[in-house]
Parts: sequence; C-alpha cells; structure tokens
Amino acid sequence: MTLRAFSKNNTNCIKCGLYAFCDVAELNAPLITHQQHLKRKETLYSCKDNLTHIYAIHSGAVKTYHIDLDGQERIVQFYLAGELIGFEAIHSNYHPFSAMTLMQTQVCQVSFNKFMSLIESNPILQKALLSSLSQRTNFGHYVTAATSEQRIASFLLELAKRLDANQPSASLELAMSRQDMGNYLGLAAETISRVLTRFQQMGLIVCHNKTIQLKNRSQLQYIAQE
Amino acid sequence: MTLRAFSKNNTNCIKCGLYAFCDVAELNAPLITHQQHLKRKETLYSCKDNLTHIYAIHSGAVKTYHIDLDGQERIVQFYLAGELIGFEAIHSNYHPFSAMTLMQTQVCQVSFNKFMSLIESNPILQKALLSSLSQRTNFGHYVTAATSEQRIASFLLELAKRLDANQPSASLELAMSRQDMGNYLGLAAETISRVLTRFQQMGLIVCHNKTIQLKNRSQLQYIAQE
DNA sequence: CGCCGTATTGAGCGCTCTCAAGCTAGGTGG
DNA sequence: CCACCTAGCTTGAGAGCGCTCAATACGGCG
Repeated sequence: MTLRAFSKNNTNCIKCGLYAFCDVAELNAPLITHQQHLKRKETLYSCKDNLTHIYAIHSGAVKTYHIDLDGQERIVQFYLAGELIGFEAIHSNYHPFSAMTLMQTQVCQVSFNKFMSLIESNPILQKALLSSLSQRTNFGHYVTAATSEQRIASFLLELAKRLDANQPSASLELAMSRQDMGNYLGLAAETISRVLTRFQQMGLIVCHNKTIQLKNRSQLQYIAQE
Repeated sequence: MTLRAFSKNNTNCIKCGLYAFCDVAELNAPLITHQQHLKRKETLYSCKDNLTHIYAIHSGAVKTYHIDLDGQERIVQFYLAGELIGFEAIHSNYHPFSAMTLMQTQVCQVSFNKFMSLIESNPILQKALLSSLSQRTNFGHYVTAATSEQRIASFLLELAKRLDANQPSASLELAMSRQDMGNYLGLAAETISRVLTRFQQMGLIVCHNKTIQLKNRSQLQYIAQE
C-alpha cells in the first residue's frame, strides 16, 4: 500500500502486499481511494456481502470467521499487517466469511474492478498476486497435528515468519486472544494457556500477555515436527 | 484440459479447470504437450522440486503431503478430477509438498511458463485462475471442528460438491483410504470407520467400501453445523 | 480505584487414540 | 475356478489428552 499520499518511504507500505500495485498505479491515478481507521472488533465485511473491494492491512490484524448453525464462531484465517484480504470471494463473487478486526487496525481499500484492470496488463503484478495467494494456501497446514504442543509451536513459528520476527531476539505481538487462537487451532483457550505456560517453564519462550519471545527456535521446530 | 487432441466433447475435459485455457490455446498451438497415465501411489512431484509444470487431473485423484521429522506423513490437500495442482509452488518457486496419486490417474501437464504467458494477455483466463485459487482457499475449513462427526459430515458434503454429485441419488467414490481421510481430518483411521458405521446406522449414508451414497443431506448438513 | 473482559489454574470427565484381534475384498497363482 | 494371501477395513477394550466447568488472578480503561 504505498499510496504515495502516505509516504514513499513509509516502512509499513514497503512491507505491504499491495506495495507493487500502488507503485505502478501511481503513474496514472492513485490506486487507493480510502484508508479506514478501524477500532477493535469492527467489521470489514460480512459473510455473503458482495465482493466490491479488496483490502490491505496497513497495521493491526483481522480475522475471517464463520458462524455455524449453533451460533458458534469458527475462525478461518488471520490476516496480519502487510497482508491482502478479500480474495476468498472471487470464486463465488460474495464473501464466504465475515472479517473483523482483532485490534485497532488501519486498512487500505481498493476497488476490486480497479485492481483487476490494473493487473490485466501487467504480468509482474499478476505474478505477485499469484505468489501471494499461493503462499496463503500453505498457511495453517498444521492445525490437524496430533498434539496441542505441535499445533501451538507451529503456529508461533508461522507467526514469527509472517511478522518478519526472524531475528533470534525478536518478540512477537499476538494480535488475537487465547480464545481466538484456540478456535483457529481446534483447541480450547485453556489448553493454549496451559501449553504456553509449559513452553515457558521449558525455557522455549518468554510469554507476557500477548508478547512472546521465542527463546529456543530449534526446540520449537522439533516440537512442531516440521 | 480440452486438448483437442483428445476430443472436443470429452466430458472430462469440459469439467476440467484447464478447459478454458486449452480452448484458447488451441488457436495457436496445443497447450498440453504431455498426458501421463499414472498408476496408484506414483509421485507427480516431490517436496522441494522446482516448479516447472502445473497439472490438471483428467481422471483419478492426487494427495499432497509432507513428511515430518518423525517420518510421519501429513496430508495437506486432495485434488480430484478436473482440478488443477501445482500452484502452491508459485511463492517459493519450489513445491512445498509432495504429490502422489491415490489411484490410477490421468494427468495433463503444462509448462508453467507457457501457462503464465498464455494468461498474461487474457483477462478472462486471469479471472478463471483466480477464481479457482480462491475456491481452493475455502476447502477444508472444517478440519478443526470440535467433533469427529462434524469433520466427517463436512468432508463428505464438500466431496459431493467437488465431485459434482449433488443430485440426491448420486453416490461418491472416495478416492482415499480411511487412513488418508483420517490423516487429512486429524482423526485416526479407526475413528473414520466408526463414524461412517454410525452414520449408516442412523440412515444418513449407505457405505460400501469406498462407495458412499448420501441418503439424508439435510441431517448431514445439520451435523456438519454449516 | 473499581470494573469488566481476558487469562490462568485446578479437578474431573469424555471423546478419540492406541493397541490388538478379526474380517473383507481383491488380486495371484496353481 | 478355487484356495490363498495381503492390504485395508472393522470392531473391541482400555488409556490418555484435551474439554468442560468453576474459581481465581490479572490488566487495561474509565
């Protein structure tokens, strides 16, 4: 989301999945017409809404979810700063899930038609988009791992990658509650709590509320079994 | 995979994810240079192989999987007749998983570069590809459902959709073993067996080996909670 | 400072796993 | 054509991991 209106060297924009697109678009007209400042638990779009826009998370985080017949929420995916959201709707032309912010979030909004017409004639952007979509299909393939420890270790390592917190000393900010994390991983919130405590006792992480430092990645990797 | 070399009215080709592409390509040169006839348990590509081709399943079925540090297999996705496989590799340029046939399978093979150059100038194909990818991101979002019955009911209903077996009387052919199905759903093979037996006793399905008839979809839908 | 949503911790139960023993179906060879 | 063989499926019994329910602690925000 370069969006020169913000700043050419805005580091958040440079990391963004839309950066290349904004960069190109700028030559003609600004790609992004709207930037929304959303509070926690605000809705980006609802299940069955028509696909009109796609979004880039400038800062903050979003979850997509589905409410089942019993009224229970089922989280489908998390979207973090720099990631694009909305493409799940291309097949059916409407959003199959609802999207809600997990925290205060800045979102860049792009008309889907405008986005597609920008892509049409630009193979580099086509490749960038496919790359982004193909990466996403590989997220979360660990949610059916046998044990809660495997799932949670894998989840933390994936988050670190996506948040670009790969330096040994880096710490991650969990955007989601224990409840949401458990929902995504098919575990109870209490189980998340217990496993994080155990990981801390084992010296693998230091965990303070939503801030987590990975202290022993190779051991986490081993637990994750990947 | 039209591939006129086969038959313009080949029904399998018409249902194929590549049909539109073959249709266009025919104007210049054949898109598909190779059609492989694979036996059961043959490898299409291996984890870390470079991305050189994408494939369309003409008939049969394929699983993608990953071998963990313990040597345990983890199934990531199933690909059925008419579906395209290989795009998971675009992001990293190599295949993040291995792909193996589940039964005798005919596969059409397309050079990735050729495929991309065909798409570059054709917005309709771009949209078709995005649609196909976006659909796939919505598969399997039920694998973390609370109970084994929910997961299995959802799986059967999804399969019916993908196999185009939506007529009330239609029966599906499961391509995969109970073991593979359990692996994908995060359940033991024995659990799959037990739940299918239970569904049959409840009159929801008739199950004979790998042939399953859905007798009461609305009740299955209710169990699936979707 | 007090409130409320969220996180932690504990106790007991139940679903699904594991292990083990038959069973079935399909393929092979005499 | 039938007997055998083997991989995959079914069924049973017992154990364990993670769930539920409940009480307590924490932390952010007014």
